[in-house]
Amino acid sequence: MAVRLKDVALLAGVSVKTVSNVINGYPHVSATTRAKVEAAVEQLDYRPNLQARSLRTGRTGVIALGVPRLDEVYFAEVAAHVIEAADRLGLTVLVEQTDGERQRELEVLSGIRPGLVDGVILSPLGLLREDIEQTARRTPVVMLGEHVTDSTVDHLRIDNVKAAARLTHTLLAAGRRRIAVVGTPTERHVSAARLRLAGYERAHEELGIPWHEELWAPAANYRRADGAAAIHRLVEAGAPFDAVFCFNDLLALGALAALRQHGVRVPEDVAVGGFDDIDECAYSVPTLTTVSPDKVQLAVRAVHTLHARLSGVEESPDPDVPFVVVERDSTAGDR
Amino acid sequence: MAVRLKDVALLAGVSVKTVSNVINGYPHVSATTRAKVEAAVEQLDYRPNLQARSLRTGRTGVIALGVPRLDEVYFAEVAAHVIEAADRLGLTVLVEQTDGERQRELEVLSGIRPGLVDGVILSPLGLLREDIEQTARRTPVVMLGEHVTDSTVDHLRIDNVKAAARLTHTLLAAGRRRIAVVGTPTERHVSAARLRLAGYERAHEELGIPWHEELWAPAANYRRADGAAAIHRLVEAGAPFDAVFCFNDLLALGALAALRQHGVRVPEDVAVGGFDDIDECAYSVPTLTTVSPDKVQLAVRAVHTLHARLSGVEESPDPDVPFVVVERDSTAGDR
DNA sequence: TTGTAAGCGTTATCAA
DNA sequence: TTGATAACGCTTACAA
Repeated sequence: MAVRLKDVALLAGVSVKTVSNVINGYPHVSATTRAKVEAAVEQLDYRPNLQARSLRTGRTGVIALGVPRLDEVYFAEVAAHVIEAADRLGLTVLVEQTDGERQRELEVLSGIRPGLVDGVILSPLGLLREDIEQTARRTPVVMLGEHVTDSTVDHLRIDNVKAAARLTHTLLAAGRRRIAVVGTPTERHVSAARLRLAGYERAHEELGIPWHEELWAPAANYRRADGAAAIHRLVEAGAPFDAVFCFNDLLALGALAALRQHGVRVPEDVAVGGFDDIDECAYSVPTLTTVSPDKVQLAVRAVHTLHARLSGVEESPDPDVPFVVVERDSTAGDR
Repeated sequence: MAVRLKDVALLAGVSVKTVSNVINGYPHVSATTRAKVEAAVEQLDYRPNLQARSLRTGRTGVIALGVPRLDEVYFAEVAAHVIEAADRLGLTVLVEQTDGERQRELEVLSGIRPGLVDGVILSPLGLLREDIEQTARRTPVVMLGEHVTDSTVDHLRIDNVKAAARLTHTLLAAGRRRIAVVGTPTERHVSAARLRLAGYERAHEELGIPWHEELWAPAANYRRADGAAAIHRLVEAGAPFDAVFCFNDLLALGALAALRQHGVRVPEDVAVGGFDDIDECAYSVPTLTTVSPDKVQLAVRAVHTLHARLSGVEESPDPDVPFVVVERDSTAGDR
């Protein structure tokens, strides 16, 4: 029922090979033959069967993107850019949600649909160091976000220590001296959380300012509700604080809501900073100061790096993606 | 290099067909043979080549999801649920972004990668009625969101007229009498916008309350910035209003920000309502009253409907997906 | 420049 | 219950 290469060849009065040549832009085809074939393709509305093609070539033109969840805005924004960049290179993107679980991340790495995917872009959360070394051999992989540095796998990320230190300095420069930390556990092997905490500590050390263990407010996850819960616990615990450093924007936005409920003014009483610069930061009350990674560059470079690998390029990319700290109302004014 | 069916057969000392039978759960296989084959599969870590399989069967287990953009939160939330539901049925989801453009929506319908996708779930914005009739023949399609009702294509949506009327009634019941409308153009053939406007008008008619042309504030698109811009224009035009009915939550959140800039209090001076119930509505200042469609049901039913079609079921689903109006602070208190 | 024919890894037909 | 063998639609040596 579907039109096949053979049908086109029959109509054009040439062999399948010739049709194939025309379709694949093989240069040594006479103009007249080409015209005949193209007419036949047009007339029959022929579309190559990609299954057959990739069975033959071993390439599919499909890449997988693995993120924790798409409804965490940051990942949706990154995914949007990845899909767009892939599209420009003629690649199609298959999206997998891992929930940040190690097992599911491993599945993405080893290819949910083996052979269906030429390569993988993964934003890992639960993966262990040894996992990465072991699995990433089969299909080319580009990791997004933080990562053990001695690995040979391509990865892209902002310098989290530096970014966290920069954000912390912003708070310290405004006279804040008791900066609470709302973040996810820092024990994981592959962990932006750990590095953000390190940056927080480094900034304090650089100015010789002490930080306080009791201002660590762990969050179970990276969502608004977790940020709000962390603040509630902190307020109830009674330790005073004049700023909150959050490991991402959703936590920070949840923190803003919780602080408001407790009658705490932001930024007058407490300043708040986050990470990711999701769209909402410019519209929250107050607007949110945050570390803004260049998401477009992150996505575009990830796709291009993968594409290069697929084309046999052996060169590893510079992992650094630029960022800036965008200062908004949540950190305005000195203490 | 890759392990093939043949290799397994060789090791197990049986034919390829037998291995294939075991893998596909064909019942008439002796226990001993099955065991032998399974051992060989295990030993070689055999994974079927899906390219070859789908070349043979004509099915890929991949479905496409077409949405305007993933960084519009509502679509990211729906996509998250679609991917999850598909996953449970063993389907993988390929995400396409259309930007709401007719041409790109057509491409999704006709299959970006023909043959790679068994079916399509599409949330159309720019599509015309005739497009739908013509293109949806090739691969099974489920449409998400509003849609011409006389079409034969499966579709799922909330009753937009009813939902809009319900939201408008909420505003009218609170004593609001000059309700501005922030929305996208209503001329499109496939248009939730038109129906939402119709619901707005119907609610007024039901109570014999007039509405005012000058309170129509068109937005170019469905984003925060568009909602803010619409409010700015409205305020500058000088026509008084005591409520804003927005075609989606992002517009409403943008409106909240703009109203705040103009020193207008919400809900005391102006009440605000939206559509979609994205996560942020529960955290904005004030929290946002909105039409909350059952997104999980929408996604799950879309996937199941498509799955049924792929299995040859001819039955069309009930297009209605339930919704509720969630009343929050942005409409609290009487005028 | 074009054609012939083999083969990618799987499933399906049929016979044993 | 199992096994040869022929497709599925395409690309690619190699030959013409």
